[in-house]
Amino acid sequence: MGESLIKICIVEDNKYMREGWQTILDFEPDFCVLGAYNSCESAFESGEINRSNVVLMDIELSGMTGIEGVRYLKIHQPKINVIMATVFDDDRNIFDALCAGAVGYLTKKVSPEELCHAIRDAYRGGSPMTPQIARRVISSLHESPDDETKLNERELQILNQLATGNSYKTIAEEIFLSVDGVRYHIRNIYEKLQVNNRSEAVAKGLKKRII
Amino acid sequence: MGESLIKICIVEDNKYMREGWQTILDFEPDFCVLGAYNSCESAFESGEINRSNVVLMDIELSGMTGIEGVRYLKIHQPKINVIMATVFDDDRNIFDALCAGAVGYLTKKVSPEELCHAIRDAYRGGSPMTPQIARRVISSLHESPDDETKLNERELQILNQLATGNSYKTIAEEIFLSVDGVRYHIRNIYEKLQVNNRSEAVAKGLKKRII
DNA sequence: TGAAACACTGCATATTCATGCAGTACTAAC
DNA sequence: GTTAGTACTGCATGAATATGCAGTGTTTCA
Repeated sequence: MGESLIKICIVEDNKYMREGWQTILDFEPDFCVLGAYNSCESAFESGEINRSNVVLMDIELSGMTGIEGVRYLKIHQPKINVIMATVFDDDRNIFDALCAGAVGYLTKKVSPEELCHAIRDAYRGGSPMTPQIARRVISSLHESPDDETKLNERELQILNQLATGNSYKTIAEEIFLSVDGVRYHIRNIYEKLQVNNRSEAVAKGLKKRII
Repeated sequence: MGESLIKICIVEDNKYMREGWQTILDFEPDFCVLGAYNSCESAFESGEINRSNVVLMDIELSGMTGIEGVRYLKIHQPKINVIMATVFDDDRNIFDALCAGAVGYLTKKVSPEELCHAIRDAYRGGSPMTPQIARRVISSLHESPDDETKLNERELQILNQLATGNSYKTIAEEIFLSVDGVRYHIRNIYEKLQVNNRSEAVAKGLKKRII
């Protein structure tokens, strides 16, 4: 593993960027650029991409976008480490790309050194990204003590039961309460969560990560 | 901002580790260790912690655990950047800590240089963590093409409507279909998701990240 | 040309849910 | 010692949901 070449493919529609990257990467002794393509379609057609260890993928491509491309690759060649490269660093793009299967996310202003480091990092099982992007990803995990959505123990317990699909009757049996007792708490849950039915409550609970 | 000191607190129950860190950090010209405590309780009592920019928190503490500590801090002093330091690097701990509000996660085998770098990184809005931990976090975001839970466009559309709490009638109006047409798809969704009611379907859809 | 498979529509019925109103028991505060 | 709040129980009713069965029209494959 130590001496093996890292096989790389580049998918980027801007010719100058693409060739610039290729030149930089080819200069590294442990890198081998298998191919550089201007679209996902041409990259997938070539077949070279299937042999690569790391793919550097632009996000804004005509035809199949980079996000669609990474999703496709993730399904067909899950071992390939895709690094997204983009001029955009808005939350939506970052999340869509990472959720679709990218392991890292770089903005295009990275230096050649950072680029090379990121590729090695991705190859070795890391997740290269700028500290700012890392922070955004982490922030998305944080529990939101945002508003006054404070459910107590009993309510959380019941909301969890709601999410499992149990009927009021079953819930009542599970938690040793009357059906009307269950009802009582559910009314309160609905009010606190500002919803008026079961599935909306479950959706909100899951989105707010309180269950 | 450039010349300001980074104010740091350490919460770590192992005396040698705690003093070792303090010595390392005190040696840096841009760091100022406000206090070093052996428990969350003593740290919070002192009040110094409220003035700090970065807190280095052990995860395995007696009394209030590091995770409870970071959750408490996040609520009361949300601007403080907490870095979790631990000998454990299992998924459960990583996630609990990051979800509770930690911005970074280090294992205790970090070098002094890495530690200092991590603190500066956290202070500047980054999220210091080892590449392996970063990858685990990213992997958790990845869509799971795990099993045969393939809902088609229409079904996804309807499942999303279910999650908003709309009634069949409303959904039918929204997507220009008869109520029985909505019913038809919902039956199929239930079968594919192996559930038999609305909220269970919503819960499963959200957990599998397909909506 | 015929059989499936798919995407609906239509209807019937038992179950479950949402919600309003009334009452009890316990605790803490004034 | 009354008042207020919390945690229930109980009941009633209309609305929504789950599910079974019987169609129709279109596309696809043999």
